[in-house]
Amino acid sequence: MIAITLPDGNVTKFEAGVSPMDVALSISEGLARNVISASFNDVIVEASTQLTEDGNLVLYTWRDEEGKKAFWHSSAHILAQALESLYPKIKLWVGPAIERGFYYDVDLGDDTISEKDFKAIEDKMLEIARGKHEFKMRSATKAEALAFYKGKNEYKLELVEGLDDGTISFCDHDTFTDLCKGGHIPNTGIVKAVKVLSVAGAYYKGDENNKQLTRVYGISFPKQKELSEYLSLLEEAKKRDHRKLGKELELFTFSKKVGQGLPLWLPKGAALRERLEDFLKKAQKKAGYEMVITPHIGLKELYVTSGHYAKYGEKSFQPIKTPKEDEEFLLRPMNCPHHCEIYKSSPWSYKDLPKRYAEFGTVYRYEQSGELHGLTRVRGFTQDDAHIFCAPDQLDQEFKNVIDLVLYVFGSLGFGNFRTQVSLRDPENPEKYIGDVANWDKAERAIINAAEEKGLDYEIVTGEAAFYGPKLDFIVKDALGRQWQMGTIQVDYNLPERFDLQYKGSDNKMHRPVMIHRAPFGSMERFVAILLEHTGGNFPLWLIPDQVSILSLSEKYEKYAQKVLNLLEIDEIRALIDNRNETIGKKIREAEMNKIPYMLIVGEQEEKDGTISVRKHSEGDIGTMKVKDFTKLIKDEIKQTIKEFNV
RNA sequence: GCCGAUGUAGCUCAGCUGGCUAGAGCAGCUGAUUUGUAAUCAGCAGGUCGUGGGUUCGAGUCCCUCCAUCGGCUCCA
Repeated sequence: MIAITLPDGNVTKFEAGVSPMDVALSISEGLARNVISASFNDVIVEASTQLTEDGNLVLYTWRDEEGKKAFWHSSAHILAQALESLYPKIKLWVGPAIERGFYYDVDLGDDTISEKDFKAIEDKMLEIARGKHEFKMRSATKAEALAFYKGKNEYKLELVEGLDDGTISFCDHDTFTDLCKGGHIPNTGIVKAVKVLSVAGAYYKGDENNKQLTRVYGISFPKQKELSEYLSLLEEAKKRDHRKLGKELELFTFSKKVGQGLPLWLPKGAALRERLEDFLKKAQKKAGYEMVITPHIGLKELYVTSGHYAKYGEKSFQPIKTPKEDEEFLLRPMNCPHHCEIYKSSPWSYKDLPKRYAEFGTVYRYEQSGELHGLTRVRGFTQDDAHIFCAPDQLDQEFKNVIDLVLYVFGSLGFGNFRTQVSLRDPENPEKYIGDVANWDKAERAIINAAEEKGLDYEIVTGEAAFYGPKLDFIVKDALGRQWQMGTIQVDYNLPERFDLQYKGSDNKMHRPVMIHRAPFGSMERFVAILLEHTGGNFPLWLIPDQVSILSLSEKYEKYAQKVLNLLEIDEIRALIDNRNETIGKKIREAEMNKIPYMLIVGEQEEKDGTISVRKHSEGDIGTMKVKDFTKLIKDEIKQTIKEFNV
């Protein structure tokens, strides 16, 4: 944000136009009193309509959230005008700014838009933009608005019906008029670069029972250069796509014959996953968890008891029948019911609590086919699950301990940039949730307390809770600034009730434990996917399955390569030998493409001196050294990224 | 599930408006080469063009069904 003050009695009038100063002043006309100084590095796109207390005018630049919103929302108007002129049968619905760009939902009648039409739309938009048409807001009565859309556009008509008189306004620019709440840039000329990104179907009002409209996505910028930068960011994201990297690095695959959404982990992927599991197991052991193992199916009755069957039974995998009448099994959609039964297998005293059962539990959920996406959304996946059964007065502390564990996991894997979200129930729709209100209140308070005490940067979102309890979700930002929901911690008073879980208190009476569901990774599949995209396949050294590749200069040095390997193995460094009859250049190229962190080249010279020639991935030759010194180098690097988990 | 697009060898991709036995590079196999920091050379082999139907004298190419994938929507215990 930039605040400017006009010099007293010295207001110069400018036409709205190119220079940021001009724009600023044209907006501020009649408003600001003082301009003392102003320096602009960025395109100014919007001014607030009110002065601050000290008489300053607040201007939003392209970099500000407000400014971006105004810029992209205005671009959506330009898009709508362009679409209107290209598709005469069009009926507009709405066109908001989104996090990156904007869209407009339209009913095209029997017309369609495909990729080859994008260019024409972009050209039309730029033509409109170049006209430097002013965005002019005007208020209208409900009657006027209704009259404007009557017989022309039933979507807008319905929208107006729902508005109160006195709150209705239109925005005009050039020949185009749209119902609009406002928030615009001064004129269309500020938009210098546009790109239509995609078209997609979107349900009217987001309801899948309604008609599907066409949503046209676009993005725009005040400078051509920024568009180019954005497009190269998209390219970079494509290169980091976990589906592409997973294939290139031979981590996982899918088979039409096995079934969609059912990932097959290849040896390298399995090795990676195993390392992640070992890492978490170690930390969990320190934190007092006990590993358990339970089957992938359970009697239907189990899920009727848990309440999951009523909620998801019809929409999920259907029961497995057996030769016996009335016996039906379900593929388990979660592990909690099994863990509840483990808890129930023995009576507990308050002295035994908390019980913390952990399991890498594979679950199956019938996601709709269109929702499947690489490893991030699948039909069979493994949760790094655990359930903590504790006394109500232990809840706060347990919850905080779980937060510590999640923070440790994120820290060790390079996810420094994250935020958290507290998801509470929607008080408007109590029927969506099970369990009594008093318990919900307690659970919600416990989460907020813990987040507060741990100093988390959290945001409260109502209506996002699971049907059985509120939760705390960890949302990480990856290297490209994209956000991903990963770890989750959920409080549940409900399942203990349904499974009639108990413990004996110090008062010699039976009490009901509270349950915490938690998964720091979320799921192994999703986590590996996000880690792939975050690191671009360059996993942390401690985690990557093959840390070192020993490249022999020719087959003559096989023995020496083997000797080096043995030395590394003593220090638990994971290495492999490439002794193929290929040139060293080719072996290096392949090791580079496989993103192996260190390459050790051994030939005549090294064998004679008892050394190795070290090459670091994407950095190149870092010199010749003794194996002992290399081992130390690796160990130091690992120590920097991963620390022991301390309770 | 819905809207839209795509589907050619293990991988990445050519194949124009339908027309001779479907091409290339990489990977693979065989041989030569025994290599100094991102691709040594030569030869060979490899595809019912996602599936099933249809139009046509003729379909990788046009139409329909189904399957899968991609971009979204809806959903995400």
